[in-house]
Amino acid sequence: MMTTEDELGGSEPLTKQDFEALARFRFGIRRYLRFSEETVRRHGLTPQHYQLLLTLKGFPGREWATMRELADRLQLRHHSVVELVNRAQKQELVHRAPHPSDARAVQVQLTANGQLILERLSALHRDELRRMGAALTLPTWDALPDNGDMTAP
Amino acid sequence: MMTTEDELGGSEPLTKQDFEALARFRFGIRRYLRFSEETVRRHGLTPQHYQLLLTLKGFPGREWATMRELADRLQLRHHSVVELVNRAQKQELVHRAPHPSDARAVQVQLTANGQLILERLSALHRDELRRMGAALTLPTWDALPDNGDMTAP
DNA sequence: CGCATTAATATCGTATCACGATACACTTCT
DNA sequence: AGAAGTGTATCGTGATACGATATTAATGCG
Repeated sequence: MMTTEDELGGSEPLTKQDFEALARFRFGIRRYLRFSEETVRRHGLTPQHYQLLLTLKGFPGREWATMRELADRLQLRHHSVVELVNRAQKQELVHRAPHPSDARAVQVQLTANGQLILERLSALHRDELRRMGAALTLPTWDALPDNGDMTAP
Repeated sequence: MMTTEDELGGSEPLTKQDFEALARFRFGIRRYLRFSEETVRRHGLTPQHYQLLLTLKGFPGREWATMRELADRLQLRHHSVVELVNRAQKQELVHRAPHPSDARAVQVQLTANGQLILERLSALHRDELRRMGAALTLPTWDALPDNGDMTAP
């Protein structure tokens, strides 16, 4: 009865450490996104553009996606994705190709230029992620049992 | 020209898996932030407000912060923090208190109401983080494999 | 085949919000 | 007293996602 392992669903009041962990993680995300923004802007891209390119190149199994798929992975309205793709296309980062099996859909693909820039930027991001490591790992309460100890690290 | 790419750290060209890992991680962040936004808005807060409250409650060692400290942890101009705090104060989420040792500074503190809302929201966030687990763990390249192999796909 | 559904496109206006620029008041420190 | 730091105040700007709405075209189901 001690180990309330069934606390999935959220019930236990959070401890000071919980709040600190939550805040620290969020801070990590902020800093990472901040780094990302500054980096990509230095290369002439907006954060949205970079994430678009990355989503294409990093799509499981292939290297292109439809508008709808992009809307899902970018967490945007498919409608906003069109605008984003238009902007990216103007900069020759991506281009549209007809979808082989569904003529309604389009394949959004990387241009050679987009590919090149993405590779550079992604390497920098990979390095930064390595560097940030601890700051971005989520709190260790994944399977955290009850803990009466309050020694701070 | 300007980008003769041999920036430090980055060296190995990224593999398809690297891109997928990078994209997956970013997707995880997006989804988490999306969840966060919808959740806090359902409770009448903006994402910025929630992060402000969380930063206060989760500040290492105490439960308040100065404008300048907030600017650091929120990655904002101290100037923008004032606006944010003003908005939050109008909703009685935070309040200002004189700083004990430095009369120039202020202590931004949680109100009882802000405290209450934050606790609810944070519990939900903790649960979601548990749930997302894998989707938010960063790629396993933490320890760089000493591998000079460059078998091209 | 006909019709509902889905995908993409197109426009227009709206809202949010961080930011730059600037100025001012007050405090602390040297 | 003067310099530097902290907070406050205001105005305008830029970026961009979104809602609402409409259109076109293709798919697929009954």
